[in-house]
Amino acid sequence: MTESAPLRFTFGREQRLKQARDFSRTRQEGRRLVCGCLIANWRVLPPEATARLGIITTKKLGNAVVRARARRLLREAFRRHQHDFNQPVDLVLVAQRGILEKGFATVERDFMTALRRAGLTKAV
RNA sequence: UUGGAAGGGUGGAGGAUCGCUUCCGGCGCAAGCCGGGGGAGGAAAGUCCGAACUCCGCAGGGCGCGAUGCCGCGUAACUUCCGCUCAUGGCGGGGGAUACACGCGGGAGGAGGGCUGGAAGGCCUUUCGACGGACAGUGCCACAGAAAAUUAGACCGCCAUCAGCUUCGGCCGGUGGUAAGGGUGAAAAGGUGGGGUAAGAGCCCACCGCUCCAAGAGUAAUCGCGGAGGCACGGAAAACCCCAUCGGGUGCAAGGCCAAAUAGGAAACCGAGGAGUUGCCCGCUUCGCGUCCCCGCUCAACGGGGCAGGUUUCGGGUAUUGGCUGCUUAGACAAAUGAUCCUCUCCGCCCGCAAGGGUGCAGACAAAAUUCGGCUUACAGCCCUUCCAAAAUC
RNA sequence: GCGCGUGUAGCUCAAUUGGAUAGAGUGACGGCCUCCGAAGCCGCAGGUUGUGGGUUCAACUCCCGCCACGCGCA
Repeated sequence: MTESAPLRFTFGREQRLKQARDFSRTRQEGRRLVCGCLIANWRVLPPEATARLGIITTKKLGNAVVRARARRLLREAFRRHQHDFNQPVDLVLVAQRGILEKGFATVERDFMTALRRAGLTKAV
């Protein structure tokens, strides 16, 4: 991707955390923040790296349908705002029970609040 | 018409933008980009059954283990043929095979209700229905009760007789007969009525029930006109068990292929036997053995110990073992099928006489993980069928 | 995905071959004791035996279906 091309809001495989060690490293070495319906763990990467996202939905949250919905909402929030980061990070989001009855707008607001408080957003 | 219960069906439609996944075509050295197509369910769920498929095993026999148990019909993936389609393992149709998974129907049987009858019983209806065997054997039936399962059982009672007492009404005791009555119990060893008798008793008779034979009906389970027998056979096998039939184990984390790496630890056993074979035994198959080292003795045999080897168990390992395949016209492996918005209808609630307006995430349950069939459980709203209740009308 | 196992008082466990009031410890509550508390002693309550059916005269126990929880696998 060059600088002149228009911004694209994709979410390919290289943007996902897959290995268990990546999750563990991010949660142990990175920083942590609780905000509304989610818990954010992040670890700063070198500037040339691509940001990656991992989502944890535990069995405490509910059945498979509920967990899948929480996962998709959080992923969509990341996808929409992946270019608002001021530096690349590995980000692990843990869904909390509060997400179940919320719509996308509320989840998105919580996500942005968390990013601002973490100091990861670009100046708008 | 309204409400409730049970069963069955259905489980929104169209579009825009941004994404995910997979296949096909094109472009590109490549990363990738462009165009087109496919992308959750009736239960995908629980993992409760059965089957396909997989690998291991399979001369055979005995013991054991598990499942199933009335009758008839039917059904899958699978296989085969034909047609359609640019093409495919696709779609449509026909034939064949398997299921002691299951579905439908029928029949014994149990329970409730109604009718009839003096009663026993009979008939109708609703519902349940894991439904071989209780003379093959072993055991169980608590408490209560005199007696609880095989010559059943005399507590009260009834009857006879003997002795005693008597206020002549009877009373008490012994012996014997008696299962009609009382009482206990879930159950008391056919029932009701009559005869009979000292009192009673299928002791005898009628009806009912039961057992056996049996015309006839039905594919069959089974029903049974009619006849015979005084009656033999309590319950429970969802106690052990017996009989019949079926079942080898294993489960896609099965299994196969490729590449990389040296991490490959510990314990026990094996010395002529080990391993495999369904849990065990026989037997069988296969690999091996008649000595590699040390000690006890000079050697051998025998005994003890050990190296290599083999087997088993434990441990480590998902933060190094990884990838492909199995695998699919949905086909993942931190696990796709989404987000935002518009329009239309469905339905609920609120406002309104009405037209209409507002509001609610199309609003329930619940998301594939080798495939297929079934069972069970969950389910908003709407539609259909049956039943029940209430109101209104005839 | 596949295969196993367990549910009894608040907690930890019993209950014989099916037999009647489901028992024990601990905890809770009340009382005694003490100036007060602890310990001790006495008393009392607490159970749809996870749940729904079935078999049986009778079910914690036997059988079947659900629910919840836990364990194992390469």
